[in-house]
Amino acid sequence: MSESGERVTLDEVAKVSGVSTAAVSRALNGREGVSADVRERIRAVAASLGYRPNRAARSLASGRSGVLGLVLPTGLNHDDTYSGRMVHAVATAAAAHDQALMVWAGTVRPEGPVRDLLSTGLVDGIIVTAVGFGEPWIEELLDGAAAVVLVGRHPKRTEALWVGVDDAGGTAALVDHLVSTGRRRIGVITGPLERVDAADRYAAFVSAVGRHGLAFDDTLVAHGDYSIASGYAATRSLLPAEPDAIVAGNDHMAVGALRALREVAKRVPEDVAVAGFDDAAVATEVEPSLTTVRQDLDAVGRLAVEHLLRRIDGQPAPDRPLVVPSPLLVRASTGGRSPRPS
Amino acid sequence: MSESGERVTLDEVAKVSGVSTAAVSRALNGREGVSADVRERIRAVAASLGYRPNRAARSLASGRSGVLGLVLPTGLNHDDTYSGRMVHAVATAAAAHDQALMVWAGTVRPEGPVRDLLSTGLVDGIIVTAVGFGEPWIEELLDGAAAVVLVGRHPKRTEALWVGVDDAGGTAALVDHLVSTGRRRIGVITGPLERVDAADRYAAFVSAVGRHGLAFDDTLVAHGDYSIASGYAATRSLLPAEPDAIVAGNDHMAVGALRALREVAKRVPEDVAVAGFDDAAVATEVEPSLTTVRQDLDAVGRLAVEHLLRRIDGQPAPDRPLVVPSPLLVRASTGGRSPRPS
DNA sequence: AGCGGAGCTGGAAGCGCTTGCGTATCGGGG
DNA sequence: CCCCGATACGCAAGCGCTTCCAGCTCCGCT
Repeated sequence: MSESGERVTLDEVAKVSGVSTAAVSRALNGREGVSADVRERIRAVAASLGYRPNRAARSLASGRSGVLGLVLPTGLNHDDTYSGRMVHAVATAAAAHDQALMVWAGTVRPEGPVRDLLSTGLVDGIIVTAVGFGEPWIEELLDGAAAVVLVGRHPKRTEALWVGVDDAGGTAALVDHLVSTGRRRIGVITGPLERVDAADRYAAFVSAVGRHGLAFDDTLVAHGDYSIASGYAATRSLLPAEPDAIVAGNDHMAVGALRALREVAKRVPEDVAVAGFDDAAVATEVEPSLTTVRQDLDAVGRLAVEHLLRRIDGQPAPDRPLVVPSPLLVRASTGGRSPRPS
Repeated sequence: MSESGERVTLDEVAKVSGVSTAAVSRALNGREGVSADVRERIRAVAASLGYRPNRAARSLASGRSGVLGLVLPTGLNHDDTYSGRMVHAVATAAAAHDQALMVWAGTVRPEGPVRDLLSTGLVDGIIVTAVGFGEPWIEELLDGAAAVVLVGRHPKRTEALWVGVDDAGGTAALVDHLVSTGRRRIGVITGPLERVDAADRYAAFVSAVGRHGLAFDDTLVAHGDYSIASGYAATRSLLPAEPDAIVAGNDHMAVGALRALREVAKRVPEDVAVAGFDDAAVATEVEPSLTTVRQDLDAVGRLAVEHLLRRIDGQPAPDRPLVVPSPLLVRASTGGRSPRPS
C-alpha cells in the first residue's frame, strides 16, 4: 500500500498510469472527459501508490478549500455542554459531506482572524453559533459576500439565514401542558435576556400565559444566567409569590430550582411543578426527573452544514429560517403524565 | 480601509509599493533582507489595501499551513464537558500562536480523513486527545513522521510524547487527605478502566491505600462509567462494606454518590466523606460542595500546542511527559478543613 | 467514401505565495 | 582609490493541482 513517509503527487500517478495529469485530475474527481477504463486504471494506480491530494494545491487551483468554519460563543459557561455538543454535531455532519471543520473559539479579536476567515481562502463558508451575538463583526461578516449560516436568530439582521431549535413552539407546548394539568400560578426563570434564545423563550412564555388568561405579574418573573446557582437564587425569590409551577429557561436552572424547593420542603410535582429546557443529560439524572423540551443539536448541526454547502454552491437561501422541531418531554417533575391528546 | 469584496494579492501590494513581490513577502513575514524604511512602507501599503495573504498559496509554497489539528474522543458521554473545554483550551492556545485549529470529532473512519491528516498538508501537526485510545490508527499516526502530541498517556506507546494532568499525584493527595482526617475504610468508584486516566487514578488509589496500610478489599471497590447514574449505583453496592469515605473517579460519579448516601440517610461528611476528580462546575453547586482534584485543561491545551509547534519546528521531543499539576481542593464533602501542614 | 460531430486526451497556463540565487549598491579598510 | 564583504533587492522557478483549449480518434451519417 502507501509508503508512509514520502508524498505521492499527481504527476507520479500520471507517469505511472501513462496519462497526463489532466486526465488523472479528472478521473479522481469524478469529472467527465475520461473513458471508463482509463478512469479505472488511474484509480487503481492512485490507490496502490497511496496517493493523497495536497489540499493546499487543490485549494489554490480551484478556489475551494473543502473546509468549513465554526465560530463558537465567546464567554461560555464552563459547565455548559453546548459547545461540545455543537462541535460534535457539526464535525460529524461536515465529515459526512467530506468537509473538514475549522473551529474558532475563545476570544475572537475583531481585528484578527475573523476578517480573514474567508478572504484568505482558509474556509469556504462559516457557521456562527449565535449565542454570543451582538458582536459587530458578525454583521460585518453578513455584509460581505461570504457564505454564512447562523445558528440561532440574529436580533437585528432578520434577513440572515439561520437554523435553530423551536424555542417559541417548545415553550408554548410546555405552558399548555402545565395549564392542562391544572397549574395556574406559573413562575418563570429567564436565561440571560441579552441572548436571543433566552429572550425568545421568555417572550413565548409571556404570550402563552396571556393566551390562557392566567395570573401573571412581576412577582412571578425572576432572572438567571443559565447556571444552577442562578436557578437556585431565582427560585428563592419566587417563593413569596407562591407559584404552583416554575418554568426555567434551561435544565441547569431547573436543577437549581429543585434544590431550592427541597430546602423549603416543597414537594415536586405535588406542590410545585418544575420544567426546564434542553433535555440535558442531567434532566434524567435528578430526582424527580425533569420535564423539558428537547433541543436537537445534532439536527441543527446537520441542517446548518447542508445549507452552508448549498450557499457555497451559489444556490439561493431559503426564504425562511430552518427550525428543527423541539418536542416536549413530560417527566416526573410536572406530574409524569401528559394530558390526554383529546 | 479594505474593500470588502475583492481580494488583494501580493502582486498588487508590490506594484503599489513599487517593489518586488519577494520584498513584500519578506517584509510582511518579518524576514530579514529588507531595510527598515522599505519594510514600513510596504506594511503601510498592505494595511491600507487591506491585504490578506491567501493561506492556500502560502501553504503550497512554504509547506506549512499554519493549522493545527485536534482529534476528539469518539464515543463521548454527552453530559461530559471535556470535549467543549478541550476545544476551548486548544483553540485559544492555538490562536495565541497565530495558528488556526481544525477539529475532527465523532466517528473517525480509519480509511478516511485520518490518514490524510498530515499527508495532504491540511495541518502541520496534530493533537490527539487520548480518552478514546486503543484505536489502531493512533499508533499508525505515531509511526509516521508526523508531528503528534497526545493528551494523556498512551497505554502501549510509552515513548510517545504526551501531556496531561497529574492523575496519580492528585489521587495520592486525595487519599492522604482522607487518611489524615481519620478515614480508614475508603471505598473507590473507578471510571471505565479501559480509559487510561481512569486506570491511572485507580492504580494510584490502590497504591496510596497500601502505603497507609489501610483495610482494603474487593467490597470497597466498585466500577462506574463516569456518569452520575453509575456513581449512584456503585455507591449502593458499596454500602454493605460500610465505607467511611468514597473516592469517585470523577465529579459526576461523586454527585451520584451524594444522592445515594442521602437516600439511605448517611450524612456527608460526618458519616461518609466523598471526593471526586475534575473540579467540574457541578462540584461547587452540589450540597455539600465536593472535595476534588482540579484538572486544568487550559494548561494542558496550552502545553500541548506549545510542544506541538516545537515538534513541527523540528526540535527534539522532551524526554518525559508534560504533566500539569493537579491540586487538591478540599471542600465540605470531606470535612471542609485540610489537615494541618505539619 | 467523405464529412461532421461527439468524446477523449494532453499541453500548458495559471492559482498566490515563498525562496534560492544573482546582481546592484554601499561602506570601510588597506 | 580600489577591492572586498555585507546588505538590499529583484528575478524567476517552482509548490501540486485544476481547467481551458486545441488536437486527435472514432463513429455514424449521407
